[in-house]
Amino acid sequence: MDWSIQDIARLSGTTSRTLRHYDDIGLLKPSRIGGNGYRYYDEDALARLQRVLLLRELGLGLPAIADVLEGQTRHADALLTHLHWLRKEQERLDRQIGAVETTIRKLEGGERLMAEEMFDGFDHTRYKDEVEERWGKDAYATSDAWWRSQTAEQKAGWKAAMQKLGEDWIAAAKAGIDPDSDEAQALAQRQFEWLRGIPGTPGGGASGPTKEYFTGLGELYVADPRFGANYGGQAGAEFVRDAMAEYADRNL
Amino acid sequence: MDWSIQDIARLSGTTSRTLRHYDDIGLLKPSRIGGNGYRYYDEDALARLQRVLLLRELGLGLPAIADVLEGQTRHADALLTHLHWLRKEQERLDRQIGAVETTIRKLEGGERLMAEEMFDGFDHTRYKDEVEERWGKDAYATSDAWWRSQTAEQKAGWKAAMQKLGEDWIAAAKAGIDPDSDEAQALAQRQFEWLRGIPGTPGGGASGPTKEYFTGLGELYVADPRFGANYGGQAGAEFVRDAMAEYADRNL
DNA sequence: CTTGACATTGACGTTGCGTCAACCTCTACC
DNA sequence: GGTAGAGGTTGACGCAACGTCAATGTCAAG
Repeated sequence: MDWSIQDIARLSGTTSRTLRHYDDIGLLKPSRIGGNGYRYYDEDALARLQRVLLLRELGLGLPAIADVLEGQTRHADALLTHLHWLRKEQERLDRQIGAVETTIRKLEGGERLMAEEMFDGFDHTRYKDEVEERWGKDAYATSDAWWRSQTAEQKAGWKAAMQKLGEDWIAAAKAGIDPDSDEAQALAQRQFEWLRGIPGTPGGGASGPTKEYFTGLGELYVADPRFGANYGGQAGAEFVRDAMAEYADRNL
Repeated sequence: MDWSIQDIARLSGTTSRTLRHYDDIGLLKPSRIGGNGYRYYDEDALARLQRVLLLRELGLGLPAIADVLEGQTRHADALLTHLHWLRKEQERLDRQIGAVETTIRKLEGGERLMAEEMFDGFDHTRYKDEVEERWGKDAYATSDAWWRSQTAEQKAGWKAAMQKLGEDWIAAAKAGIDPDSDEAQALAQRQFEWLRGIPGTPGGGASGPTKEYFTGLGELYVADPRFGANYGGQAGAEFVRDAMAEYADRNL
């Protein structure tokens, strides 16, 4: 007693294309192949298909299903592994939903997209979490509010200053000069002044950055490759860190 | 002032491959192409890339991002649509996680996979929800318990009876006989007896199915294509339904 | 001139089938 | 025996968003 491919498809609620696919990848072979090339399936094949479909509904991939059916993996193990997957996916979705909701609220409030407040190709809002973690939520909120209060012209000015400073850092790093040298220390001085221009942060305000903040920022450049990218790679970031540390030692 | 593809990749935290892909699909064109074929990007391109990456982090697809950037869709609209997507995905994951957890518990409890309790290539547990919705949770639970208590031999017997009955129904439907005819009514009688053999359901037990249950089952065959598939397609299911309704009218 | 870093254009692989396309085969009816 | 019509077969492309070779040209530095 056997059935054609369509019979099986209808019985199981799937399609003949799927069955031919399972045949192609060796997941479910027909029990018999007619002289005309037709595929025929018996009860055993049907039973196997049922198990495949059940595991598929649970979200397992076809290779994982094959492993289970071949007895190379126990059902419970495969499902536990899969469960971790699902939970991680769910967390990711949670976070993404939160981010999308926040963005929508901002748009509705008339705020411009954070991305437009780009800072020399370097969106300072991208590092919101790190900034908050290191310097507190107030620091980020104040800094963000200040930044948004600036005119486009002012922003352009900051941007240009930051960019020029970055280029000079990179040039200095490539030139292989010493972090203790006058040139490097002059750059650190400019970095210090630049930071002082941003009020509301631990580094902003008339008194300028504290020693701790300034050296910490240098460490950050090295620790985070995204920051380091702005300073000519790892070696460049290390050069910047050393120069900043030396400056802090001498002057703060 | 422009940058090479690697510069941009590092600044934005993505890869050159991605940038070339965005060029290929027209999402982000370089601002300039050198005589050597090299891609160069300026500040405007960088700004556009920032927006692309932000929307991508929120999970939007590249075509959707393109629509937003071309001004064909408002940010808020695109994000709201996307939010629905995300919520639906989350619900799906919730259900799947529940199903996987349940299955694992059953496996740990030593119960066999429901799929193995196959019913003529027709897993009666697949329709748990529908059954519960129509006939109550007790009905499903009792029926399920009864079914699991049967020996493999008994199950095979039921299976064969069900299969034979199904084949005869299909043959009758194809033969184009009348639902009121004696042959059709004899089949309905067999269906009635077969149902009576399953205690604990609204249709099982000495007294047999009620009129309501019996006609309702016929409707179910037509309404749900998965049931209908067992009876030779839509037309076949309608024939079965009519014959069952006539039987119920006459005898219940 | 050589070397190494960086650039280019293909083109395949990934996941699970849907969807043609071109071409047999079986069953039923006239 | 001819002709539909339903159903079967084997390719092969398409999808999402790039990762990953492969083969080859280009640029800056020693």
